[in-house]
Amino acid sequence: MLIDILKNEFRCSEKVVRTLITFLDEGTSIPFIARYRKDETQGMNDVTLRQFHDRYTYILKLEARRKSIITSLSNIKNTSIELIKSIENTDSLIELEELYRPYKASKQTKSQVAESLGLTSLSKKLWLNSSKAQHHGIASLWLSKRNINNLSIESAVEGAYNILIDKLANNADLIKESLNSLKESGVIESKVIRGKKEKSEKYRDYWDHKEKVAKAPHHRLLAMFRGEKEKLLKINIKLEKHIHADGTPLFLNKCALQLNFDDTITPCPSSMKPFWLSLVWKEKLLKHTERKILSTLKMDAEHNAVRVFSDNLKDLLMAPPAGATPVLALDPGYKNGVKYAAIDASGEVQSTGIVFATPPANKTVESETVLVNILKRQAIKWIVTGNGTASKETDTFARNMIRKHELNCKAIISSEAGASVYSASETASKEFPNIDVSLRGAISIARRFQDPLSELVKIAPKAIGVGQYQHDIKETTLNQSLANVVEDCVNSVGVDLNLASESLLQYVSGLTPTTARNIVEYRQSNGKFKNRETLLNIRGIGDKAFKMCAGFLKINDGNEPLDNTAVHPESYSLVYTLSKNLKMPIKQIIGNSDHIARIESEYKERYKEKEYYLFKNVISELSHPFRDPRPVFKYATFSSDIKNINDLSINMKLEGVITNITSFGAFVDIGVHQDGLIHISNISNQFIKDPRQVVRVGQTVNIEVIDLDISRRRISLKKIS
DNA sequence: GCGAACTGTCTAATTGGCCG
DNA sequence: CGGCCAATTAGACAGTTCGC
Repeated sequence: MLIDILKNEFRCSEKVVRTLITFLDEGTSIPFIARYRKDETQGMNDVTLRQFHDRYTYILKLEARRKSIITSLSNIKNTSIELIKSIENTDSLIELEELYRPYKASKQTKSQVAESLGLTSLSKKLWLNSSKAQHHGIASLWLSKRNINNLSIESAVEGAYNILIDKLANNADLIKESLNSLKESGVIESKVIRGKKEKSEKYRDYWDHKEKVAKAPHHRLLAMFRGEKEKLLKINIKLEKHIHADGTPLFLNKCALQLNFDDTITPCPSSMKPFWLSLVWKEKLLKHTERKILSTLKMDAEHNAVRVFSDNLKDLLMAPPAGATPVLALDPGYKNGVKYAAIDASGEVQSTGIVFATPPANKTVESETVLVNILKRQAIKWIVTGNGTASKETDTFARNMIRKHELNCKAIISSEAGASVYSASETASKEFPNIDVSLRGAISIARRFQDPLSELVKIAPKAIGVGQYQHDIKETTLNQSLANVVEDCVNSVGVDLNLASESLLQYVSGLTPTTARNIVEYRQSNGKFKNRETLLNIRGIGDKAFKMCAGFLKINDGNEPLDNTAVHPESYSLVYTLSKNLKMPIKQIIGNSDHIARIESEYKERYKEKEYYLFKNVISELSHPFRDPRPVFKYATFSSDIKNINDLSINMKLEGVITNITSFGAFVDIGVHQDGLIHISNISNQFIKDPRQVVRVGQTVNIEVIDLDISRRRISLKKIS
């Protein structure tokens, strides 16, 4: 069952599913499976593996819940076969809870109350009767034969109806048809809750909003759901077309109406069909279906939001590193001055301080004296300015300084998202206990330029703030998926065991915050690692953790050349054998495409099937030992004449950097303080569903200004190729 | 190689806050 | 004022590593 579902959804063999389940149960890390067990997974990548893992845990949870619900239902009398069937057939946890809800509550449902009054037999009579007009009389007769106190004819009829409605509402046919029609032609409607207009100004767009369910985009749905959660909006799903005058949908007519009393299935008289349909639709079906659709929509929208956030984070983490070059970073400010930090090629802080290069002080000359001195002394080639307040003025100052003093430097603006969060964090105060909080931000900007990944891992992923509607998503879900993104990024890039910070190490497959700290402590007291084997001396790292982490940790100048490749120690013996047979030292093989091509052609035949995959894998790791999947560093230049939105004009062509991507478009830093928006319709000549198909955060793009709304500070852009 | 200890994760219970 | 929901925390358990 479980295996079949996974097999079909992931289009792989049963064997692969079983292997993956074993791996996951054993706690084998996803980066490890993705890289070193390709042979057993038919080459699934980390993203697919994560999806597999999520799906697997979801199904496990679902089955466990299903089992426990069925067990507790078996203790309750009068549970219909229909109900049990629906419970057995559902594939969603939410639906499971919906079905179970009436039986979970200590108080009884209307139908249960009616049943306990013995109204089941009356309900059967009413069901078989062919005229509504007779219901009253039948109930009256039924009551007179029994001695039930305090029960009026009306309540008896109502009770009997409730029993029937309850049974009908579990009819799989009806549920399916209602779901389909509401999904296809339903209209989602949001209205402001009476008296909440003042409080819900930000939801003005949704005070009286209507659109087709099938076409409602995620971001609007999330906004509506947020409004609903804040009790400012009311959301409904309605059918506006293909309905009878009383609101009952036409399509329901084609459903068979039959009920199971005892062991026989009894259809109702055809003359009564419209009546029962209308009743069950209004009383239960509509609400039930509506709730179900809303919850699926919400879940989808949330998934999408998490995905958007994760994708943006991934782009930011995988942004091209400028590499080992000295940098001067400027963290711009007006009143409090511009904080600067100079770091050397290895990221060590050389000097920090504050200059008042911007208004109101405008101490340009003094500032230049300080900075030029630093730039020349350390032969710095890059001046990086954070993109916060006063960034444009600071950047202009830097450009003027470069021109005036004829420095061999380039000035650029880069994202400082998360830098302030970092500077106040515990990590930062541990790293720079003697440096003022405001100066740590500048250091972070500088280091991020050298290596975005290493610096950004020090900040909690959600603090980087690159998602839309991140507040609508459950925090744990978001944190989990963001941690997964960071883990995948860190492991795909690989980590230098002798240089990596504690923050970076903790994301390495198999390592934990504790083991990461122990590694750093070991390094401090014992010096650099000479080989991967030494990792086993670390407290907390045994065979298992070693297997998980070893391949992702590189050692640059150790005593085992293979430790500087992504070849896993478990395959070292294979490489030793090859090297011995070919009489070629390992050092010569690594990165030498001629030698590797020779090995490949000579040994291809000898390694078959499983071994062949392993062999291929080893060969590919050997051929590019320092593989860094990140793109090569490139930079955008902002024109120094354009400082703010008033300097822009329509049709102006500029260069910019993508700062954020949403489902409706991409935001671009074009050097004025306000980011511009390329609407999704202006990103590409062709129709695209998602801006990410074309652009990435951090990417340099050429754009044209197509519209300006100065009062609302909105800049509309078009991407030109 | 085995038991102890430690780490991490999962679950359950309690508490606090908010809404009706 | 009471009840419910959500979040947090503590405790238990499982798995891994360490020490003998």
